Amino acid sequence: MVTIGDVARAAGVSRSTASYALSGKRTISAEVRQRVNDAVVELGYTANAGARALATSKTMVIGLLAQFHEDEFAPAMLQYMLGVSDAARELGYDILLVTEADGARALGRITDSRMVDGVVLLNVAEDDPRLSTLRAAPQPGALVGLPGNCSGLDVFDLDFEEAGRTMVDHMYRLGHRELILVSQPEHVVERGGAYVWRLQNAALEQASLRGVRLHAVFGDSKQPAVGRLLNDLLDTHPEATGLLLNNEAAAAALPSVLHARGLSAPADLSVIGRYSDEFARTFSLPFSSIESAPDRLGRMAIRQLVRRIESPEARKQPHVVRLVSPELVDRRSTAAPPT
Amino acid sequence: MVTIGDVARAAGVSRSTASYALSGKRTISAEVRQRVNDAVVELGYTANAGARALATSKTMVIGLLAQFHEDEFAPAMLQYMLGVSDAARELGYDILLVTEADGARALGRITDSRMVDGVVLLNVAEDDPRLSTLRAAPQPGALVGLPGNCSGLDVFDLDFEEAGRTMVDHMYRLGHRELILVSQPEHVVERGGAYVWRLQNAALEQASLRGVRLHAVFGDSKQPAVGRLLNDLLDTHPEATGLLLNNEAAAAALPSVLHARGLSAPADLSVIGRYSDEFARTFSLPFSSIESAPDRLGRMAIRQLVRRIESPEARKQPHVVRLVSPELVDRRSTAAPPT
DNA sequence: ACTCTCTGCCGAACCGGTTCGACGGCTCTA
DNA sequence: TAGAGCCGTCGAACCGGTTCGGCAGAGAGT
Repeated sequence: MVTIGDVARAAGVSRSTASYALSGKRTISAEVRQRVNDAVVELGYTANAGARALATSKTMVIGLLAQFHEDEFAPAMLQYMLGVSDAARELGYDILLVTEADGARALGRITDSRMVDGVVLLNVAEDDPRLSTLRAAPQPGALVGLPGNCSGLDVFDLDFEEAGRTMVDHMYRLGHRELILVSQPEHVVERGGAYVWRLQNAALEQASLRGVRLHAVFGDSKQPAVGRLLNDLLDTHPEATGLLLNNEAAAAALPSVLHARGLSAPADLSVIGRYSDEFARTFSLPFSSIESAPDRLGRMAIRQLVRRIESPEARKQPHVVRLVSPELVDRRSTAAPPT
Repeated sequence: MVTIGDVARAAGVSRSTASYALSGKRTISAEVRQRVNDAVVELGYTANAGARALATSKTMVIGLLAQFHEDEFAPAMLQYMLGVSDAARELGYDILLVTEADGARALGRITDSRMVDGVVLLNVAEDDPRLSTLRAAPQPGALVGLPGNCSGLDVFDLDFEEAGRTMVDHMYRLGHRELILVSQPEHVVERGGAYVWRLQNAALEQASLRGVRLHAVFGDSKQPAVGRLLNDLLDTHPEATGLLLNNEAAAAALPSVLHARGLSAPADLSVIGRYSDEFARTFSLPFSSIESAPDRLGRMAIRQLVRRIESPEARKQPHVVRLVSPELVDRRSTAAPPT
């Protein structure tokens, strides 16, 4: 292994001079700087990450805690992961991926051992067991997903309540008066997936405010079951003219259900979902949707995290809870209800 | 930060004794060991990963290089990542996730700086630019995906040639004499996705051997296009009685296509795919398939990698290329062709 | 010519672990 | 009772960087 000592010797300077020449933290003559750089190239030197971490107390690594649950739609999680990973790399950080079932313990492990400079938690639940570990950790953290108690944490999430209201209002303005909302499975809610009931409750409230009938149900997360459910719902509520989907699996299943029933959107039924544009492209979903923007949330979380990591004064600033306003991507699947 | 010096002081011993008490690498009296352990608990000591890495030259981290391409079906990749991650954790290793577009450079970065003890490459192409970097690196590596030149590398992959033959033979034995094979998009092949033509060529060869007509086409990786393609194919080849899918998006799209045409498998058409059981469950695919076993491949790659990392003699052993035999998961979507 | 300042480099300490060699004290044996 | 051997512990060196304080020499000012 080639060390900075080898570089220094080759350049005929001391180790400290070589270090300063490379970091630029002190003035070094152009000539020496050149000799050091030449030696680096010639010897193929790269600084040892462990040694640097020890000396500087910075690892340039960010922990990414992903939680996978049987009853959630895994592909959606992937987009958050990629968003975080790409954003981190742009700022010079690598990603330590942790997928253990026991997230709290894993979090303690990587923070206590100083493997990471900071941490991003994905899929944060209402009462997430990882949060107490995070609060006790010396490194800053950022959440993607809104927990019940945000104190001392930077939180980023879609504003699901506004999303619920937006969905209802959008349909209401078009003239719809009876709607169906398909949420994620009830298991997700029971486990603390608060975003599900946040959207649902806000939608129900807004509906009653507007005098709209809203049938809210929990859908399955797997294909045959959720397809059957959609069929049942359309049978049970023939008067409903609009469908709201807060459930990726339902959105993916809907095209074939509509096709089978000889229906098309928006002529026979107006449809609006809540998923990412990337998701829509992968499955070619033709439905207008509230953009869930996983890459944007991941990027925001990383930016804030890196700010806290790198600036001592930023560490002491008040924590932020940013709920991004839902944006409606119009794919022309909503219109006035059929007369 | 609490160091091993703090622990030693609290236990009334020297730093080295504390270290030996914790590692067990030398005999330490039960009493002292107890005092050290008590101090660890009381002070909440965890060894600093950077310092340990510096001293031992081991990081207990494995690099995972994932490549995402626009025209591939991302959800499939996720399963490989999780397989690798879970297997690594079971053996005590953490995962450094690298998703950069320039995989070769990223690989050089993490190996040169000694951030990782070894590396797993996913989605390896026929002539993968990362391989030369890997061969030059001091750490061992393992591939998931079979490149053109395996010399000096441990390689794990599904035996796609045998998979192609198995698909054809399975259909042949049931009495089918005209089949359609839908592969991944041609872009994937052009980029070096050798598994696509490995399966396809083997299938074509086996078909001609058996006297079976096989129409092989490249399919799209997105939903509407691939759905249309499937429809076109069924129109163009009305005599075909069996469908072979080496394309996840096609498999996901097929149920609604069949439904729309009023067909069902296996009564009207026998169908066999190539994807993982996990994928089948997520999308509730009712088709028999060649199990692509991403978790098993990931686990094998990690096991071999860790063996090389931890045992000096294993480093010098000849490299292995393991192509796992395809296993057919029977979901009753194949039968004798309709008469 | 003398001091003062500034530039550019060096030596040494430090980060927090691990590991090697040595050493004191004890038991066992001759 | 002396010598050998073992057990348990300690001190010091080392891993490969970074950083602080100091110092030599050149140039400027009076």
